[in-house]
Amino acid sequence: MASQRLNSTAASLLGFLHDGPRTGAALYRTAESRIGDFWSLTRSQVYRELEAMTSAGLVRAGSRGPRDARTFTITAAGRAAFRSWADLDPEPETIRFPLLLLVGFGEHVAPARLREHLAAHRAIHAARLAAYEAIRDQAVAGTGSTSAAHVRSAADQPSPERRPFALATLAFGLAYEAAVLDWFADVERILPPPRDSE
Amino acid sequence: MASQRLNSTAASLLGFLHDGPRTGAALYRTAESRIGDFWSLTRSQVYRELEAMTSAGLVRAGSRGPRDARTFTITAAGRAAFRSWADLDPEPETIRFPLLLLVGFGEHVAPARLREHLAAHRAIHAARLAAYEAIRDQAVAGTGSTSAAHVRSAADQPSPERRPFALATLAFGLAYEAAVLDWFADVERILPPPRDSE
DNA sequence: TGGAGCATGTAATGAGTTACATGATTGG
DNA sequence: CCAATCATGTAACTCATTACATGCTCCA
Repeated sequence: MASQRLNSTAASLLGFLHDGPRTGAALYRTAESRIGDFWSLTRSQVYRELEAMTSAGLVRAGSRGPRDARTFTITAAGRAAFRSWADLDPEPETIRFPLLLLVGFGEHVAPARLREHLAAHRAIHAARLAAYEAIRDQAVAGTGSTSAAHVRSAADQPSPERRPFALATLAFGLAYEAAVLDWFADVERILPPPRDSE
Repeated sequence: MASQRLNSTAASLLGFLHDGPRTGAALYRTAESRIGDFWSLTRSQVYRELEAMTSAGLVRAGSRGPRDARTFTITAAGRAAFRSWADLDPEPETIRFPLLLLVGFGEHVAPARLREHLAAHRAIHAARLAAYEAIRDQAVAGTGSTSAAHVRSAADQPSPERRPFALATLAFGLAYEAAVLDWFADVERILPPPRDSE
């Protein structure tokens, strides 16, 4: 009955519940800020997984509070389930990049429009890179709590215990965004240059 | 009735159908080889979308052949739908990277196991980078049809018309895999080194 | 004190995956 | 011509997103 392989979303919720009981909404907020950059999820998923894990005995639900809110607490079975999830080989990553589709079908797309799309997305990625750099710079500067725009709030600062792992995931964001920006430069070189009349 | 925003999977099928009528299985094969690296899909999705697009008048289904196979042909409405999809701002990409979850929850994962997972995935990405490099090298060498392992079959060579776009998407794969490999090196530096007893 | 805005949770729909059924092909 | 294998399509299920309902909170 116990273990059919936990999905990664559920496992993540269990991961957060190691830090103490939380309500669904709180878990959603935490997930967004701590893993949202490489694991998308929605509020509905959180509640669905909590419900399922309650039935499975991995978490225990408290009684209803203010807005029908319940706090969920991880059980011993929940900790065990998390551990066996962490022991399995992680699935390969999936990337779904609509802009690349557009480039791949470039022959059927108006060249000017394609360039507009590319420019817009380059700007987005430049901003994300800058945001990650700001977080990194703040992290290396110590706990100087000057909270700039796009920088995670002080409440989300990793504990000393967690810091190297948070830095490691941040490093991925930095490497990824830098690579994407390089790619935009590649594309400029590869694609046929605009013809005069456009 | 006509246009509620086409999803990207459906749009891609329309994209392929620009090259002529195709059967569901053929579309699936083409999709895997031409966009599979940045847009995952399954056979079931292909058939579902074709069914829906038939109802919507974007494609026309031929009569049943050999194994109940039907060929689908793009209609004028289908071309129009593809064009308006291509005109909309593409959605931001989504990445779901289970290995990063594991790193993010590193505090709760056995250090030795975490390193094993990292090593296994580094090998996968090294292989993917090598495969992309092989494709690139073959592409720049002209149509020399020495088909090595991991290299796309000659049937999938882009037409001259399509070549710059195929190179641009390939460039993404190269940039991405290189960045991931860099990141593995970062992680080595960031994470606490193994303690003697492990 | 009442109502505008927001936080929390739920329901309905859409997309994606896995597992299966059925019909061709091919080699002995 | 039969059996093993593979290609094609479908059905059942899981996961993900969007749109909604309801109830707090806080300020005019």
